[in-house]
Amino acid sequence: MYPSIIVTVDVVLMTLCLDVLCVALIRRPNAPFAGELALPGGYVHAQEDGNAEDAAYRILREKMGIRPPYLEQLATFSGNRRDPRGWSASIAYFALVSPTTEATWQPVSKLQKLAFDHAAIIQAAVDRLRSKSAYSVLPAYLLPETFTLAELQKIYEQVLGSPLDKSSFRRKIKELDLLDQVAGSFQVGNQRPAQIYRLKKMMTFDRTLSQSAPRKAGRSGQ
Amino acid sequence: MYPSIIVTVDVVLMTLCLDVLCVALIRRPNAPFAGELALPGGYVHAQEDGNAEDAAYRILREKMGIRPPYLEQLATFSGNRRDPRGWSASIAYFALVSPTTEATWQPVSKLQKLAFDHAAIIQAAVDRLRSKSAYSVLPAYLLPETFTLAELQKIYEQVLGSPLDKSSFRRKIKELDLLDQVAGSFQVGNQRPAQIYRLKKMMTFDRTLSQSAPRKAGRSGQ
DNA sequence: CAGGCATATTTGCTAAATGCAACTAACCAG
DNA sequence: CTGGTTAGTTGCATTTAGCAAATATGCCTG
Repeated sequence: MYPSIIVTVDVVLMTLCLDVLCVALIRRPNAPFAGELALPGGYVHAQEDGNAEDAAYRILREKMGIRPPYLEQLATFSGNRRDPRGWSASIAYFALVSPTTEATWQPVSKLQKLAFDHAAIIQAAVDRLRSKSAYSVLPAYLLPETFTLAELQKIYEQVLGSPLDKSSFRRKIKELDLLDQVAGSFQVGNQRPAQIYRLKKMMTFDRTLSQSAPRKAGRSGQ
Repeated sequence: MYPSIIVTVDVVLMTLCLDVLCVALIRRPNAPFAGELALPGGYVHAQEDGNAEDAAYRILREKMGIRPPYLEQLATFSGNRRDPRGWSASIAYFALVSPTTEATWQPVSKLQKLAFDHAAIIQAAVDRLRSKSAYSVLPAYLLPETFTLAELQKIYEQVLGSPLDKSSFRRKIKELDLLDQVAGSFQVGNQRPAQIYRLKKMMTFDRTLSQSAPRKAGRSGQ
């Protein structure tokens, strides 16, 4: 009835490798852009995915073997130029994971040519991460589940790109009150042990960006 | 090749009516949800729209007869539940216009039942407007092209939902440096005239949320 | 076991930003 | 000229952020 539009979901999966912000990329096996690096992504499976977020989780599971502790919708990139097959829309998500995850990581600072407009999508994700870092504990998702305040500060400095004052940082983090102390300490080497923290459990009150029915075989027609 | 997905663009067009934040709604002539109120929206026209933003502007032109001074992508709402016809994705935008625009306006505070998940989309737009108002001059787009600082402050209070201090507000606005004075004054009644301001001209450096070719008849295949 | 070294964590002070209230300015009505 | 009303500014108290030094706590060495 209407000209077909290609709808995909792409995920900017970020972590830290050696203190550098990196993004997971996959070499495309098929056309278009066969052989080039691209974000993990795929078509929406209308039968399988209740909504786009489900699709993002499925794609990360299938292509990366993980379920990230943080995932949010970034934006939708659309147009008649980004995919040679025609008019397309990519619902882009960005996800943060701890550095342990196995994957092909590339530093976000020096990216070669990427398929589609994926370089622009990554740039938008980095911008979003940076701006949200100014008033949230998002960067904590880039660390292992437990961490010290010194480690956390280092990540913030890495993400924000500028050094932070130690006492101000700790004041701010503590007044945000989003971390829990963990009984037990941790020593990096031959010095005073540092208190260990973890993110507080909290509900991610997503104001329903998507509405999905419990996944079932049959749907109400089309 | 892949199950068809319904792709639409919906716009939350907001303004102020008698100092109250309102949204433009249209009564749907056709199924689904015939006769119910809904956001202005429509299908993407792959031949006509270079990208989703183009579609949003086209829809506002066709259905509202306007071109808003401010438009930004909000989020994409998707899933198998929001449209009875099947799996759908709505790329939602939000736009701000001055109060002179003719339309069917409804206060955002008391909305009756709306079609699809449009109530949730409006809620997300209001939240976004509120949060951006804390550090930008977005609310100025809700006013006529020229305005006084007192009028602007009133709008901010309306949008943010709390009263603001006069001197702090003026300090903040002036240091943001996004307004230009307009030579000439304006008196509301029998009191001291107020200085008139307008938004500075500035480029909206959209980091390419969409890539579109110059609109032409033929495209590069499908 | 004392002293040195390295990092963690706190404390004290200064400077900047914000909030509050009073004050002055400009206009109109009478 | 006086009073009323809104515009716009100024002065200070309070809060917040930035910076530097001091203190705390471990390990290591001798």
